[in-house]
Amino acid sequence: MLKLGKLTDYAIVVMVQLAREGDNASRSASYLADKTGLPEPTVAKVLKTLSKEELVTSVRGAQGGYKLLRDPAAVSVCDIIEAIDGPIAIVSCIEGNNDHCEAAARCPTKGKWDPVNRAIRGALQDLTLADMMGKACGAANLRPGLVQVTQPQPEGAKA
Amino acid sequence: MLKLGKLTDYAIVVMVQLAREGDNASRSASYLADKTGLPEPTVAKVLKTLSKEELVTSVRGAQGGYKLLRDPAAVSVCDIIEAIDGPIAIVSCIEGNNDHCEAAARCPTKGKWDPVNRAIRGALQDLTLADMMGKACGAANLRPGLVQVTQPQPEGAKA
DNA sequence: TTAATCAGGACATAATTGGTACTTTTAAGG
DNA sequence: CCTTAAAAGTACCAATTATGTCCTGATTAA
Repeated sequence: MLKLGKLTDYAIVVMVQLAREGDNASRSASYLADKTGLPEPTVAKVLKTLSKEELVTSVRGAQGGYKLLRDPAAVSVCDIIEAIDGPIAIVSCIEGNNDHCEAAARCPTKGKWDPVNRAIRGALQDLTLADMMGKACGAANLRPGLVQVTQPQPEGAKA
Repeated sequence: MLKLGKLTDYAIVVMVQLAREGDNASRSASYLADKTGLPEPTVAKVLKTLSKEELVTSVRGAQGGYKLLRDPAAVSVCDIIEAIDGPIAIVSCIEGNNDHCEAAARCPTKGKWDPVNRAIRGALQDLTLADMMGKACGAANLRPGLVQVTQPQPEGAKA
């Protein structure tokens, strides 16, 4: 239903958590997993992608971890989505991509989608990580919006 | 990705075709399949859904078929997408839907998505079937945007 | 040197979607 | 009437894709 994947949602939650940490010290994947209540391997996977896309930096070795590369106000939700989910385009034939569409020349909807795609990207670009942080929400432990946490891990995770 | 399913793309193509027929006579699913180059069973399926969602009417029996229920200018792409794909919401927790999210009370992104969803819907609502018909595009035979068609049929569909 | 931690990729599984087929109902035409 | 065209409804299988896990190697602090 025109919705983004879970991993993308996770990525946003993880980024928010990272932003909340405030300082620019490295946080390990397992720490973030614990803090967010998300499964560790998944968080690790997401972080790997985010670092590849240069939204976070990684520090290897003991005491290493991840930290934000940019200011939360300078990271748009669009950036995060595109990092995980790939480019935003509700149909396959987009501006840069018209080549592979054999019917492009006669396509009745050709070019009609571009403004829509742009509008969507625009809306997503206007929303920054800082916006998503929700200063108003002081809760210590974060929960993803999408996931229904049933959390089968026996841990004394945060709280 | 964040893209809509093939069926949704098909639905739009079929609707465009229906709009192009001009008169308000019924067209059978197989006619429309032929005209668009899409597989018949799929077109039939899509039309069934569209009629259930009251975007087209159906006439049963011999000589029956489907026709548009509203003027092309009064049908938004949003309507079609929502008919096939369900409600537009890039994350599961949306305004009306917050109940099922157990973590809603502490969700750090709660309420932050609504403006985005609205922006997306808005963009999609602004685009009507009439816009998609592409008066500018005088090509006689239509091709779906997504599908790679391999089948050239000669017909004088008007423009 | 050892332990922590990221990197990268392979893989199994699950979920969703897409496509097909079959049966029933309805209406037109002979 | 009876036959035929066409939609409605339902159920099902297949294919693709997304998700989540694991393993092995590289890197660095203590």
